[in-house]
Amino acid sequence: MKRNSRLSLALHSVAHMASEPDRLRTSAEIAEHAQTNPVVVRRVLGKLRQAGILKAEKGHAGGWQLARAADRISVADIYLALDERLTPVSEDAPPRCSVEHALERRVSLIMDQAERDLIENLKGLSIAEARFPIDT
Amino acid sequence: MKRNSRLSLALHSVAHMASEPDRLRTSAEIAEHAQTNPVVVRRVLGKLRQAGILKAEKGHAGGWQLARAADRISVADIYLALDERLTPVSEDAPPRCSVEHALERRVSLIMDQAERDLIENLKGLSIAEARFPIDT
DNA sequence: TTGTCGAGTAACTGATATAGTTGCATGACT
DNA sequence: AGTCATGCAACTATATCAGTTACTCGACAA
Repeated sequence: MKRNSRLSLALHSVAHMASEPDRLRTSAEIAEHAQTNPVVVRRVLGKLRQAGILKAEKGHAGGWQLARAADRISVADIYLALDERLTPVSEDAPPRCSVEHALERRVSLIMDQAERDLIENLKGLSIAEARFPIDT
Repeated sequence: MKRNSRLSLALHSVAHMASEPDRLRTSAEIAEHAQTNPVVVRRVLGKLRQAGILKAEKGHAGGWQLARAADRISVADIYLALDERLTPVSEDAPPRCSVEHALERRVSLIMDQAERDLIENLKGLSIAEARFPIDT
């Protein structure tokens, strides 16, 4: 796999679930399809479960499933559930140098705003819509 | 240091140079101020030199300096010079799975647009302006 | 009630990225 | 010639992350 593979794996898995919402999928199935490992799948999808996006059933006929309708799950939900920020988290280090502090503060504000804008855009894309071929 | 420290180091160094454009600074000075290593400084500032943002003079009274006026250097110039993309570079992997491909393509388009918007915003912030206290 | 199956999770391994470090060549100035 | 600074290659240390192994817990079925 590569960097940002968690988002890819999450999107891929959820997109498939959206196409057949009633079907339960095991982490082994998903892992085989995504060419990765069942434990990796459970780690990533576990985040989505904690966020209330997916349900997981243990036991004999267990597996993974969407926790709500596909058109009520946005890509932003998934992005946020993984908790991977693009911009570096602001440190609470003491501002040793005022020159450094002033500039970095400004740049951080711009980057934070960019990420908020990104999330707003991702909110407008549900995983139900996203299954259709590209139209832009 | 931490992740994204290269951008921090670059911004910090350039901000100081902008406050005294005629003064040459050695990588040892800069490293001491930034609490890092001279070689690390030369690696990062070397990218800015290649991008035409900084000049480096070897020898006795050598050191680093802005290559042009501070108000003609934007944070976007520095950001781009470091060549560190937020969004993962699109792989030319064969689209094994159409479901995966459709969704990831859409998300990639949104993310790429977000980064372009970010760069546009950073273009509007010169390192000369950025030295002043925060006003937003 | 026992066996099977699947999620949940901890612990480890291997690969990769990056900061830090050492050492040396090159170039400029005294 | 000597000194000082950049340029750069090579190495080390560390952190992150995917992959893997090995379990526990819970649900269902024979």
